[in-house]
Amino acid sequence: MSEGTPPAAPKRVIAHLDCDAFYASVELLRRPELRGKAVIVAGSGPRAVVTTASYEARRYGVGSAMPASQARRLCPHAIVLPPDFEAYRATSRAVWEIVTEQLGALQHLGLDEAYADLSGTEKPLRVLRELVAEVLERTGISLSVGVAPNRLIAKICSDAGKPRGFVAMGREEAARRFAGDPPSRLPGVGPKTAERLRALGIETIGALQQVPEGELAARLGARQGRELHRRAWFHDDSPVTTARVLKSRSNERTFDEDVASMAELEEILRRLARELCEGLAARGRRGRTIGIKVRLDDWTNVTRARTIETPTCDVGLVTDVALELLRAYAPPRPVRLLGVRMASFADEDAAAGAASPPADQMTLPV
DNA sequence: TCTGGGGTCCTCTGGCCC
DNA sequence: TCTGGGGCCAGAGGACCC
Repeated sequence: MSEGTPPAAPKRVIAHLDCDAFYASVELLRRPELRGKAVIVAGSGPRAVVTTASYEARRYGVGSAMPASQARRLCPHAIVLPPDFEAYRATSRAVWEIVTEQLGALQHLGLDEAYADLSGTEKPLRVLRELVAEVLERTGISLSVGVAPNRLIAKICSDAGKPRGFVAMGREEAARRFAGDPPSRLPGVGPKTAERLRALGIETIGALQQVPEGELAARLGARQGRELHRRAWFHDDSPVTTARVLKSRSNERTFDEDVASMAELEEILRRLARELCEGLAARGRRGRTIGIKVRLDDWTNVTRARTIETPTCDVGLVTDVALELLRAYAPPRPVRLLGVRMASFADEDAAAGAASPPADQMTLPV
C-alpha cells in the first residue's frame, strides 16, 4: 500500500430480490384454477383498498392502494379475494429461508422483498440465477432481481424487470438508461415531491440531473436537495442493514361509517389499546410513549402522544393514557379512523435471550 | 373516485438546561 | 440579574414505503 494513496474501495455488489405480485401469487398457488385470470386481493368493506392484483388485473389499470370499489369498476370480471396474511407470512418465511441459506443475512423490506450484499461473492450473477430457480421450484414464487453497486440502482433494476426480471447495471448506465423516466421512479420521491418537481419544470430524472445541487437545495431544503441530486445520479452508499429493531407498534381501524359519538370512540379505543398491549406483551415489549391517531371525516390527521416515566404494556395504564389524550383533543368532527400507538421501547434485547433473536428484530419478516 | 394498516424517517417547534 | 445561543428531548405533522 503506497503512502498517500488510499486503497480503492472494494466494489460493492448489492442485490434486490422482489417477489412478483406476492400476495396474488400465494393465492394462485392455492387456487391454480385462477391462473391467467384477473385476481384482486382486497378487503370487503366499503372503504377497502386493493392489497395487490395479478398482472392480468393490472392491465386494466388496477393497482395497489386503489379503492376496491374503483378496482371493481375498472375490472368488473376480476375475482376478488380477501387478504390472508397468515398464509402470506408462511410463504414469505419459506422463500427467505431458502435465500438466507444461500446468501446469509438479508435486509428485509416487508414480506416480499429484501436486499443482500454479495460483495466478495464469486460469480454473484450465477449464484443469484440458481437461487431464483431454486426458490421457484421449492415454493412456486417467482422473484425479480436487480444487481448493482448500490441499493438504489438494485431496487430500480428489479422493478424495471418485473415480472421474473433479472437486471444488472452499473451507476453510469443507470444514469443514462433511466434519464427519460419520471423522478417518481426514484425511491423516496412520492406524489408530493414529484408534484413540487413538476412545478419547477422537472419532469424526468434527466432533467433533475441537470439542476445544480445548490438550486435544488434552495428550493427543496438543504437535505432533500442534496439527497435528490445524489439520487438523480444514482449515487448511494447506504449499507445493507440486516438487523432492524422495532421502533413503534400501532393498531388502528378505519370505520365503515364515520363515528361521532364520544362514548363509541372511547369503547373502540379501549379495544384497540387492549389488542395492542396483548401483542406487545406476547413479544415481551414495553414502551414509554403512548399515542393516539385520529383521522376526521375531512381527512385531517391529528396525533397526540404522552411519554410516561416507566415502560409498560399494561392494558389499564395504556388505555387510561389513550383515553385522556382522546378526551383532551375532543374530535371536533366525525371520526373516520382511530388508532393507538406505542413507542420508546425499553431495551430488552438481552432479556429476549441469546438463542433466539428478539421477536421484533427484522432478520426475518414474521 | 375517494382513498387500509403498519411501519420508518424527517422537519419544525417549543421547553428546558447550561 | 438578564439575555442569547446551543444542545437535547418530546411532540406534532408530513411524506413515503410495502
